[in-house]
Amino acid sequence: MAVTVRDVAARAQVSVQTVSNVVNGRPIVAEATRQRVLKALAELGYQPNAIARGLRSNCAHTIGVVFITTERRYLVRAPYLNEVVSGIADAARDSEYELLLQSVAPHEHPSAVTQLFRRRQIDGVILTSAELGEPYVEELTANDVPFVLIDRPVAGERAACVRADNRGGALAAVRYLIQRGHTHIGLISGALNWHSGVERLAGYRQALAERGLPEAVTHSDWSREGGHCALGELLDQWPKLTAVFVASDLMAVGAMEAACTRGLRVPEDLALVGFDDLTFATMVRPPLTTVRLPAYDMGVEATQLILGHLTDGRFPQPDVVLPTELVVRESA
Amino acid sequence: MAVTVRDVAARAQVSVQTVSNVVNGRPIVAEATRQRVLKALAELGYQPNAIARGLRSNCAHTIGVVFITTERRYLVRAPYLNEVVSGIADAARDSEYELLLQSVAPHEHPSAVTQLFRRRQIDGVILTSAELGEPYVEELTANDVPFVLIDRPVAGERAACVRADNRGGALAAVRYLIQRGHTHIGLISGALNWHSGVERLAGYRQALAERGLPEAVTHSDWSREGGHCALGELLDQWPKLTAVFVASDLMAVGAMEAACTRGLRVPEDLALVGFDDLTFATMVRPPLTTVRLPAYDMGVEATQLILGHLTDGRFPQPDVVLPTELVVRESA
DNA sequence: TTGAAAGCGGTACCAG
DNA sequence: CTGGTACCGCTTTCAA
Repeated sequence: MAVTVRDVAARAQVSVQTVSNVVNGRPIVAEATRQRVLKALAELGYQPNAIARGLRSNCAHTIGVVFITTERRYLVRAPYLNEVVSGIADAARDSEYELLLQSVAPHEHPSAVTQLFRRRQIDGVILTSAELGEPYVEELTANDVPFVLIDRPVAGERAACVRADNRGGALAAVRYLIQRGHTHIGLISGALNWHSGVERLAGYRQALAERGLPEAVTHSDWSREGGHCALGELLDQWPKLTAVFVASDLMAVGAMEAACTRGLRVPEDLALVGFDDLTFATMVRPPLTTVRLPAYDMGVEATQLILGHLTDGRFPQPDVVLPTELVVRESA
Repeated sequence: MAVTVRDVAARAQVSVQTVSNVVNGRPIVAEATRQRVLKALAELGYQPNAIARGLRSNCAHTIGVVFITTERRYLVRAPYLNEVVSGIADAARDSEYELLLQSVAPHEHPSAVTQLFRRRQIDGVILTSAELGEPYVEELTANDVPFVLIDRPVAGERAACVRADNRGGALAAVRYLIQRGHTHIGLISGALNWHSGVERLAGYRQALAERGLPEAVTHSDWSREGGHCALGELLDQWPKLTAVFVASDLMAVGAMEAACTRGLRVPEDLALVGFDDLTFATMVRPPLTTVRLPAYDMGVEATQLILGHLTDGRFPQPDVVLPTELVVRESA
């Protein structure tokens, strides 16, 4: 049986209350008493029971990390999420908080996340992959659950957002292509029910508008296969394109493969720029010129935000935008 | 305030005990009573508080998922783990159990995991990345915590292991190279404090021994950079090598890059076979011939094992070995 | 079959 | 500053 406050109290000849005060570092204990309790604590190898503590204090020291998806193998299919999760795990590591991992289906029962919150007395939630129009966001707001959204702006006292400068990144990418002399530049866009999809499209448009260049856009689904198909559609419709900005590295790899299939050389016949800068961007040939998404840092930032909120009761900054950066390699 | 059993009991005009029985599906409640309670449950939107339940029943319905590592960005640097975690998340999804994510440093305080277990009343643990000689394993055994080890055999009533047939995979890879006519075959081995490192080395040795071929081994650290350096060392020491079996895809990519730097064509001048079959294996040029590690399935299997143990109180099979498979592409 | 009461292991509150 | 006691929400035990 585990050793409890009562065991410690008996050994140190004090009340359970005093033990609790010592354990929680409340500075209202006389030094002599404190030492006696500390000794008993060590001798018995006391470990506070977080469950019991959570029950009473209504704060279980747990952060929920929620993926919204129906897909199996989701972490494999959305590789940037690995980096986000890695950042969350690292940032939570030295905190008092534990991470509870959960994936829920979009539009499942909108209260699924809130239920999780209630049932496990979760203190705050980090929500990833929230498409626009996701009902969970409203649900969480309505239930007064503090949460941080990755890659989607949000309004509300108890909500914050961590995202990257997607528009700026896209802008830089397309400006770079223009600067390299391209005048017919296509876009393989991600799905537009994602905030980053919308923003990357906006950046592309802005860069073209600055020079009065024509648009050539296909929409795809973020996947490698999607990128492959999309390049075909794009070139069939606009054969004069000499460069394509692709809204994700995974799609860019697909597009690169499609270009190769068509006998096009990258970058000589077709310049390609991706977005994300995942590990494999340096593995493909030619190495992919892409926009670096600070996914790991987004995870770290999201965790610090929610942790800070749990301490201070508020978010100092409701919308954190991390910079992106064009990484020039050889594909454009 | 959340609605409790007492609220439900009051509304349904029964005792809290009866409500508890209904919620937990115990078949000792009269049908009429049950219906009344069910109605009250629905009307009030009752959600059982898992914390309180765990406190009383000493079973918090939580599985700990533990990474042993000091490295930051660990999920990024050990990409196969993403697949394992994805499998764990998917398998746990429809269970009653939640996943608690935690990373601990090797040789930190050996009782870190046990403490986590006690403090959060965790029911079972899935341990990944346990090097050989890891003290956590003993610690968990000594404390009677049920656990599943990924990729490391283990003894004990309350322990099980899920791993892949690393030796068989290596054997198949090297036999394939021999069959293709290679007689001077090198190995870039992973670190030997990993079970899979030892096994892949053993498979390589066995295949060579079958034909009386000479060995040529360098040890590396699983990383891309490590693979790059290792290929250099290998070729400097054994210039006649025409093929190299590389114990991980990440190292294989590094080796492929090193070969390219040396002006060697793959596979004409140097055949390369990897191990893992991660996503990027099909992205490099030439596409990597490799051994498929069923990492996702290992995560699923580990979860089912621990879940089964929590139900039955035992592991039906203490050492689950999943098959590996040679995937022939173009690098060999 | 149902109900009343006693905890699980902490923390909050109040009295001394 | 310290101790006693109620109580968080649920399950378990035992009696009716």
